[in-house]
Amino acid sequence: MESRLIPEKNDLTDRIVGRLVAYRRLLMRLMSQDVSLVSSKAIGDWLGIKSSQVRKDLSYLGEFGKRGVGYSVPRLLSDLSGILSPFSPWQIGLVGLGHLGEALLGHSAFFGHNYEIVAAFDVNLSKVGHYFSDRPCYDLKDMPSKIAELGIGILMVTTPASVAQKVVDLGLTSGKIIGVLNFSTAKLSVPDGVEVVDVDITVELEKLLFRLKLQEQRRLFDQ
Amino acid sequence: MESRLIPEKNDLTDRIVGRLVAYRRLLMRLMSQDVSLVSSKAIGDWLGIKSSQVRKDLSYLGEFGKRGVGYSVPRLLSDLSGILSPFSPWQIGLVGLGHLGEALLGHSAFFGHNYEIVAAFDVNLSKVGHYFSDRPCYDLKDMPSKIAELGIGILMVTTPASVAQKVVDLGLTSGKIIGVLNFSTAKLSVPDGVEVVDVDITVELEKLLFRLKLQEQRRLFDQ
DNA sequence: CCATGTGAAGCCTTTCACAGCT
DNA sequence: AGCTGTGAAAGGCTTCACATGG
Repeated sequence: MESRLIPEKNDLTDRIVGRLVAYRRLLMRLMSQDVSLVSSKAIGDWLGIKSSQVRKDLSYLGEFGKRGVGYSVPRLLSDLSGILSPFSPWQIGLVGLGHLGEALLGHSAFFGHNYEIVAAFDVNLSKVGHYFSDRPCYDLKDMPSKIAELGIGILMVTTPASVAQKVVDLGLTSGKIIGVLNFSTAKLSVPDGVEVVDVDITVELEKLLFRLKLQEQRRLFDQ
Repeated sequence: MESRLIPEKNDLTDRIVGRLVAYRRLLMRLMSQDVSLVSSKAIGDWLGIKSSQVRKDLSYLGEFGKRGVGYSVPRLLSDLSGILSPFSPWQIGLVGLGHLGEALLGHSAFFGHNYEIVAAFDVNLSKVGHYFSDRPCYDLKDMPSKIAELGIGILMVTTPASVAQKVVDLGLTSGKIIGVLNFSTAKLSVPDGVEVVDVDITVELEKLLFRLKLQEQRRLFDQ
């Protein structure tokens, strides 16, 4: 859990970080099963990637393995956590308390880690003032002041696409927002220094459907 | 809407398909605003990518643009739809009616397109027999027979990771499942010929958090 | 003998730059 | 003159293969 500097270069790409998160998740499971040693091959097999990929990824962080032996599970876990954990916990605000918003509030990953959803915002006054999965819902109008009050630095946007830019602009007026996790299909524009990550469920589904269409076509015509 | 063959080669990668879906979404909006002509530059600016990327992507589908002019919105939209739409509609079954499952049932994208969630499955008997966003919830036990009965070919898995593999295995016994959209953090193993796409919300959040950590570090030490 | 760490190779994706059509 | 379509260059990512050390 000790938080340390990110080693050497800033050359840890999004892609690599995504895998590091998966490694950490696996290591936590192995840890709880009292496995103390693991090889890059074993990690790769669990996650469906090549062992060389695992070794390359881990080598960016330093030399954590023992040749001929493998990696110490507790050691590697604590090193990964050090890299991935923030310097101090993040407070997250969720904007748009529809079905998806409620689902994310109920998601166990967003309770009490190094990041936490601390409040929700909505325009629907029947929701304002009530609690959802133990988090208060405030009026969207009060968002800028509540962001400052609660130390929120990140917004999760689960509004319809048509209002996503508007709520983000409102949040940005607080001057405290540095990151946005965007679940809407809108392409957000934000000032330099604010990071946006898009999570587009329907695009993922359509990629799957297209792969299935290709399969079907192959079955019908090729071979 | 006319469904046609995927042109030339199967070299449309997941990545390209993801962008094609975004282009189609933008074109639908332009269409509704009676815009009839669009350039690769305009598309790129809307979506935050380079015009050369847009042209390269579209060139895989054929020569749809007019040099010196741009692309016809209705023409390009219908061509993209032809590529992306399935030969016949897909029926989707949702497994695991927790918060996320309910959110996805409520998601407008999963009503009445070329793909549609037609039923949900859960072990919780207080949900079985009831309707959620107009879709029936059946007992998980009955999943294999309902899959056959309803023509389901795709599963959306929104169960806890600990049971995800089990419910997929159960679904596969029907012999009808060819694709899985996996929202759990479990790594699923499936037979050849079954496609899996993982959607991992917490990994996306952690990628954002890591980018923010790097920024913070840069602010503190560099420059 | 086993598994890591890593330069180099191979593969894939994006961007450039310009010929070609309107 | 404007914008597409596209080889070629540049840039990234993954895999190989082997030297290195336990």
